[in-house]
Amino acid sequence: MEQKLFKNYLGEKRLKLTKERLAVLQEVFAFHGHFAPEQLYFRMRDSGSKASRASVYRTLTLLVECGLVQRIARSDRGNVYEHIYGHGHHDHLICSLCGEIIEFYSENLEKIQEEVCRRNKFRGVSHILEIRGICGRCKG
Amino acid sequence: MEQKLFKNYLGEKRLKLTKERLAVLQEVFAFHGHFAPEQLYFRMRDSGSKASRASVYRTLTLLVECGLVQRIARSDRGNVYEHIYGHGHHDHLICSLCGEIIEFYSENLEKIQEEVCRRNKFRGVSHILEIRGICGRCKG
DNA sequence: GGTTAATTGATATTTAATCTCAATTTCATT
DNA sequence: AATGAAATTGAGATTAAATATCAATTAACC
Repeated sequence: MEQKLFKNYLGEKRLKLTKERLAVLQEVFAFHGHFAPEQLYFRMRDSGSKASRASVYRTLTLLVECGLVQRIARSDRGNVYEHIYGHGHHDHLICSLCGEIIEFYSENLEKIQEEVCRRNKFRGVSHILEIRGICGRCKG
Repeated sequence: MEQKLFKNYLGEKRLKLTKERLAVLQEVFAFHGHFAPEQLYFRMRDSGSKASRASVYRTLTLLVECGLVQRIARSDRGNVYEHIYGHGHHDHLICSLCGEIIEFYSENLEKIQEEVCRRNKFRGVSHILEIRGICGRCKG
């Protein structure tokens, strides 16, 4: 299903569905969780599917463009992504102590953002909301 | 006033108020707007005050820790900061086409975030909300 | 003023991400 | 199935932000 969407997107843009792009897509959707591009690259090497580092980065950009993948944060150690398709949109609480990432979704939050955009004559496309603080476990 | 706060913070942590730290602080508050660490470094060189690149970065970290400065985004070209003291908290709309950054503040948004934290037994400390899209001017 | 621990700065290093370009592959068209 | 144009790949070079190193310096406390 993701493949179909990806293929459509590539078709519209007259881009090609290569083995490498397919391999990246599959690995991205085989794994459920947050990941960095480098992690993805090494996981692919381990699992035998082949795509160069350059292709991994390039394909990730495409997957974000077509809405299958989301960049959810920029940590000190690079970008963090997650796949979207099949999961609802959500935002993140990030614990500054243990690094845990908690997902949440708030309809109200989304509505207010739309309102903000409207007031500023802005066409919102995507957003990143990360709330940093201390998680319940670390608070003790 | 910022100086007083900064001095207090350093005192508490048994850190020293050096010429360099002071110079960074002053430059940060002399300029109203968003800036990258590199910009700050070069602006300081131009204006004659001296601090090494390393000190600029190190001092920025301190200023964020003590709440005088906020990291508001991580662009592809590095982090973006702004000073806080004297300005209310706010979030940002970022135009993907021209790069313009529009500030906004929504009380409701803040309240909902508090609610989200409460529900997740999370103690929120700070947050970054950047809404990306197309600004009114670029929409045409 | 002396002592101690923190700080500085020039430079090297790290690391993510992008760029280069010849060789290869896809895909629409025969 | 063969062809050809245009897109894509990949190994390695490159870029750029940010951090680490460490001897020399400096602030803060007595």
